[in-house]
Amino acid sequence: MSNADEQAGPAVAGSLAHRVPDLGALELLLAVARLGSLGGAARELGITQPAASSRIRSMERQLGVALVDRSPRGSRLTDAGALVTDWARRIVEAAEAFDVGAQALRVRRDSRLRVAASMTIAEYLLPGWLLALRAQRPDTAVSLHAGNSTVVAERLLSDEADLGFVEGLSVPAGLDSAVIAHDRLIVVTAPGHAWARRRRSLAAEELASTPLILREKGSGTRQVLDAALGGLARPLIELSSTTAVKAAAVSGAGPAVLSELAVGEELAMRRLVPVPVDGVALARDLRAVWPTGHRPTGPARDLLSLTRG
Amino acid sequence: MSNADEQAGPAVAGSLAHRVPDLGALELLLAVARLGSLGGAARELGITQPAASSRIRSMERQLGVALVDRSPRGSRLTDAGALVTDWARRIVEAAEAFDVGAQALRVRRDSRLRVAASMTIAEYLLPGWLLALRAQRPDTAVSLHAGNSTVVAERLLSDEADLGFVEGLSVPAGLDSAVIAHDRLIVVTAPGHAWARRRRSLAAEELASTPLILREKGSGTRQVLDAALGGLARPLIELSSTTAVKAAAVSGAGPAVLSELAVGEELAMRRLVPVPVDGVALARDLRAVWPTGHRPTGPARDLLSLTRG
DNA sequence: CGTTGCTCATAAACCCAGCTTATGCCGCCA
DNA sequence: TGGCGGCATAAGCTGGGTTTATGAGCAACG
Repeated sequence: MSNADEQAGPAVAGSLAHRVPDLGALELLLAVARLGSLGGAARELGITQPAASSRIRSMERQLGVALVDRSPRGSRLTDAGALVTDWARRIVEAAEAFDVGAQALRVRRDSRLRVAASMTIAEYLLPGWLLALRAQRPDTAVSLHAGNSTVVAERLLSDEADLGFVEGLSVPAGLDSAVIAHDRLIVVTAPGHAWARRRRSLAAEELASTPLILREKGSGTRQVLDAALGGLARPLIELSSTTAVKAAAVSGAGPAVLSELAVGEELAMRRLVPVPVDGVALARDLRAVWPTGHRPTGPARDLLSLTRG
Repeated sequence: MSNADEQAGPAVAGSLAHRVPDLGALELLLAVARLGSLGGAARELGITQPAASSRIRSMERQLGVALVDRSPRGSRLTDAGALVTDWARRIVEAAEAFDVGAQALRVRRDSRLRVAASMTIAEYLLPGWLLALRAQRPDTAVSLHAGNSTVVAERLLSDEADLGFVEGLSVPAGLDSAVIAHDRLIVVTAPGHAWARRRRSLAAEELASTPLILREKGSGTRQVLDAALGGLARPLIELSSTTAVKAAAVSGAGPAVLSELAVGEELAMRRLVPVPVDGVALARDLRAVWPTGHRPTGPARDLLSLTRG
């Protein structure tokens, strides 16, 4: 990934943080866009009008682009400002997901809903669910513990969690479950790789005989792949996080096998390209789980209902 | 949108910026994750080791979660730290898109590639393309001008742009084009709306007879919808940006019609739900355009090749 | 078994970005 | 013609993040 970073590195000196306004400034910009007034935005964020004025101005200086048209009776975005605001909104939304996730990680004993989830689900799906939950039940304090299926089962059975999410092939003993979504493993490579230009689907044997960038044995992803190939997957390297696998794949180290969930962004940005595969069962269910008989109620039920569809 | 924001508002006092570490801290965390060392990460970012140490520590204090396990021979992420790092990566990636877009907006006469694009494309697709372009041709300085089809055509024909992108139904006169992607308008509502629970597809007449949240007449989106319905679309309100339409829809003002591109995130987060529609031609092509005969070469060709697929 | 080299932590001094308070100008409307 | 809402400017303060300087833990090696 070091490679990838240097390769995609700054065309201009200074890190991202020096070229991108901070979250406070971006929130302010969104508020200005929404309210049509610097002062109004300032009030909403609990700062004074001169603070807002100066902050927007310094953001314009930093970006080298005029963002708002100021007039004695309000402020409107310029065309460039509208574009910048939309890009800013992406950052703020990612920050909201970060925020709601981080709050759930903080261990608090007053949590009304204790969730245990597998890594992939916690990483990619849970923040969205938690945002939705907060939108309709603002007072539900949620705590989150991430671990593999075994850990999730333990926490549920010892009443340390109210609701769990797992992505394995089977449901741990003692738990009831409901399928909430489907996931699929896909083979990906960097755009430069030979497989990236393939049109014909890859056969199972070909996949099994090629060294791949993989998660370590025992991870949910690896289990599914090994099962699908009959335990034959050949590792090029084994890494202990989805992230590390992605980074290696992006840097061109070789083909990797990853959850569809994990690579959405990379595919959209063309940092990775999918390789079609044939005759390999790479689909898997994502399930909500709870102790047998203890059908979720209250906050757990609320969250569960958000994960459907 | 004010509604939506308040409703989804902070469960804790202070704005996002107070609860989410700033970009510099997140970049630092990613570097620590990648390099396995605070000092190493510090060196990479051009700061000193104590600065990195203190910054990570204050991030941990802010989040109330231990992120890295420090040992005399390096630092590794904790489980929670791995999760936080993944969420952080999302923010940083959004910031990279922001950065590359903002740089392109800055008017510079030394740009080697001048792009003109419709709003929707500039908002949702171009940053990804520009990142990919920068990854493989780091020295290409790009400038971007956003406007509707007419503006794009003007800039190309007056040699103020080298390559254009439009989303209309027809190609402006004097331009050659290539279809680079397909888009589809979809009907969306807030999750609370009656249509959100519909299973049966909506018929064209039903859509035409219901007041909708729409872009203003003349926008690409509106043109496609009007054409598909035979000019019959009934506005509930008309707004001048995709963003405003989304905001209104999210806040529950009514059903909206928007590009698939524009609502991906909202659908994933369940802030909006799609309404199935039948017998209405809401698909449209996204095209790259250039002056007739002047087939793109050099940087323009590089960019064009990235947009395929 | 000390030396060297990597790691991280702590302390003190500094600097600047962003905040507030105070004030002024401009345009609209009663 | 006041009054009100909007934005800009100026001066002073504060705190977070930075640097430099130093110390301490663990590992490998002669």
